[in-house]
Amino acid sequence: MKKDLSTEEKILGAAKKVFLTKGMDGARMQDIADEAGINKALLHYYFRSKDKLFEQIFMEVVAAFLPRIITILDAADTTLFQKIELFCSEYISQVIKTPYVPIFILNEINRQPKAFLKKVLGNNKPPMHKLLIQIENEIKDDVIKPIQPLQLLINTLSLCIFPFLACPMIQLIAGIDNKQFNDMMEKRKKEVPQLIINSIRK
Amino acid sequence: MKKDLSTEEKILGAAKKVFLTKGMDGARMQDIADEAGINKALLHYYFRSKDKLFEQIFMEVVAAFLPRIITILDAADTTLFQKIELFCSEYISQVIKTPYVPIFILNEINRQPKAFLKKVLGNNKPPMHKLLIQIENEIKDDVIKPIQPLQLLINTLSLCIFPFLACPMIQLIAGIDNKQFNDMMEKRKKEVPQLIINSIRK
DNA sequence: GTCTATAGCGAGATAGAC
DNA sequence: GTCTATCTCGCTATAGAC
Repeated sequence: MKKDLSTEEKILGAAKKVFLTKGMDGARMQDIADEAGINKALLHYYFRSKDKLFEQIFMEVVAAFLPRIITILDAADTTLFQKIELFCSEYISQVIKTPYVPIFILNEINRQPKAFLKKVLGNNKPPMHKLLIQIENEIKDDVIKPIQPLQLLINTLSLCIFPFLACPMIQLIAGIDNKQFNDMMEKRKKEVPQLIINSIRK
Repeated sequence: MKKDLSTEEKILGAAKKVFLTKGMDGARMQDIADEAGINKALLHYYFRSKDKLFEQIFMEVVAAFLPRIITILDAADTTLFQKIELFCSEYISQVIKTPYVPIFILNEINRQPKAFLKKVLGNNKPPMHKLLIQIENEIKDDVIKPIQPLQLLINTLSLCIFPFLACPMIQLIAGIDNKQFNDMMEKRKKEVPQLIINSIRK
């Protein structure tokens, strides 16, 4: 498998898989080497240390994830309702493909809140600021019912993200398998925006 | 601090604090010994191994948490609307006091889905089964709008649990501190049931 | 019961042959 | 670049004095 990939690519692929499922603390360099079909020494040859390797994987994962979301939510030319629909649909599609990403990022934020801040944001301002302003404006303009902008944002994120975080628990409670779970999430692409929009529509 | 507690109690308190914040993999026995104000050897004297100590803490945490929730949701003599209101209020109150519990339990489920099953459920049937039946019945009886029972359950859990999981992220986005976060969650005790109930009320 | 000292082992990291 | 062998260190766990 993956015999046509370069060693570096094999390592990155293996490291991503192991770090995503086991986290920084739970992952072993040996696990990654086994997954890549090479030995531990090569990992250090390419990436010097476990920390550096993790850092690279983490930045890759975040870079492939957050921008798409922030772009949707901070866009200047879409209405609030459009944003909610777009976000739910895009986010759920994305995470069905890479289900471990949310809990991976969440745990890293909890492990190192300040380091996370620096790594991900750099010198940029906190994300989603524009969105919160837009919500305030749409309330002022009587487009939607009054609601704390932050509460609306949290509701939307909750309904999209939490099911993936709790996936094993949900499968347990409902007695369903992975495919059935994904089918259910597909339905939520429509149902979540409906629920949210109905709650704020005038 | 805690000088009047028995050594065993000091260890359990320290272990709970360390395991909750760092997880099984991230916690060091030395961290726990320091937190308890004793040395590592005593930990093994009282609890034999790290695994055994973790197991005990985990079962304590789960035992203090799940039963309250399952009792509310599986009760025979309350209406669906009452259950939703009760659950949101109780759950949020509880977690404001012990904010690390949700992510702790979530990670443990992910680490060992099958072991978790055995540990927590034993020979009992999956929880919340009665609740799902009740939802089906209230739909048949035209009390609420048609909805997949599982989706309704997930919506409720999402809106209550996710904000705590994402607490550091939310504080970051909104630029608020811990107290402001808790105040916001207090408001959600009323707002979440309203949102949910409005979405299913005939 | 509580401590110090240390055994034993696993994991990250390096040396050096090929 | 890739491997085997090994070093080193930190962590769990134990031995043994008090």
